Amino acid sequence: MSFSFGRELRLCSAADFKQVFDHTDIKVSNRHLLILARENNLDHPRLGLVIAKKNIRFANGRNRVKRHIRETYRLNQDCLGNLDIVVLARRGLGELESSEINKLLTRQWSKLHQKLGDRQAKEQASQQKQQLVAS
RNA sequence: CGAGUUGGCUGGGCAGUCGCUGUUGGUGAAUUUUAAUUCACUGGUGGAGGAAAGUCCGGGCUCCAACGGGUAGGGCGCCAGGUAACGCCUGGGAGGCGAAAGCCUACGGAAAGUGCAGCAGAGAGUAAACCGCCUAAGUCUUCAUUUCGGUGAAGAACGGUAAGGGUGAAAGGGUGCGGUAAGAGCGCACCGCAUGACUGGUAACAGUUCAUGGCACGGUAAACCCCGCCUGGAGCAAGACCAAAUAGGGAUCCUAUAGGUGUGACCCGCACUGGAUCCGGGUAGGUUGCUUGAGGUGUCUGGUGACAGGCAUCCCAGAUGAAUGAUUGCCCAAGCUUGUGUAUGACUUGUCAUAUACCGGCUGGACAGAACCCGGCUUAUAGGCCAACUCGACCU
Repeated sequence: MSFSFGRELRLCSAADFKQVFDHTDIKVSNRHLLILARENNLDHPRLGLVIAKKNIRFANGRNRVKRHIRETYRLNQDCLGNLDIVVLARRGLGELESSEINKLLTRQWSKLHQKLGDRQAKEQASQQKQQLVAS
């Protein structure tokens, strides 16, 4: 169990972001935010944030939202396998109370975890099928 | 104690747990050349603001060959001082507001020129007769009178008049007396105004001062304009460097002292250079700039003050897909509230209203986030604290 949040757990270049946008495997969406994710070749998840000035006007609010996303990500990272994740803020997220944001995010992370589990199960099933066919 | 004015300070605190980031020490590992670099673990120690914001001014710094001259454009505008500089600040003057403390002012020139002014009103810029007042002098008519020259009265036109009414934001000094046909700075006195002297003040400017002038010169310059002063442009995505990749091209056309580029206001000057079009290739990433500075704190000296100088002492964020956080508990400020007590007022004489104290419960932090750095301005801001001053009430 790890709660650290170092540089290797973030998306740090435009190329990484582009990978996620172009080949999205999993999508989790909500009225206030949108999460895109894609499996990577590492043994840990990576997080990137897209908080547009258009959607949250003041720098103060943007910082607040980013901190909450990072914090909840940090606490839930063990559930997230080896995904590259990009979180996009939508309009209205800045108006929510801090506790509401936290609740919302925890829910979204668990949803993402579920979808990842489904996907992996599916893959395993198909692999088994292939093996069966091959044998 | 209440009402107010001005200036300044503060912008929740403590502890635990889990994190982010700068720096520094230790241990281990890897690479190579002593040592350095990178990574991991671990200990210490820093880590948003008064506005970090708006990007409205002024600087530093960097580049544009150097920033040279001129024009245009832009900015500023009472005086003196402060400052690296400013459109900022301080002190003073003038005008306006307030009972006062105090506050506000885009505050040069309208006697160089041009322009502009709705409605109302007769007239709005070398003033103007709508109502009103007057009809003296000169003219005409009628009547009376006559010594036949005139004289008197009434009326009329021509005309005079800015005192009164009316219009308007504004009608070309005000009040009084004289004067007059009625009036009028027409004359005089006082007040105001203008010009010149004198006095005070560095100056803006001021004056129970003197002289002169009957008074001219309406407003508007955040309208053009004139006068004085200031001003080259772009910005840290400035700029410099490292490693790596690609290229050191191809085709067509034009040309010989002009053209182009620098040059992003224009001209001159200067510097560099064959040029134009199309095709192809190509700018991913990292380091630096990057925080020691017109610096902070304390104290002394000079100055009314802004501020300046001396001495001592301190080092106080440097992120870059962008750190400075999350959560739990307690405390403090504040708000709401059940209950209890006290005081005052009202009356339906035990209820209601207001103020205040205590115990408990609940809620619970304003505006807002560095991005090269400073000095200002402007705007946002829950509250809390301090000082000085003004006015009012009460007590001594």
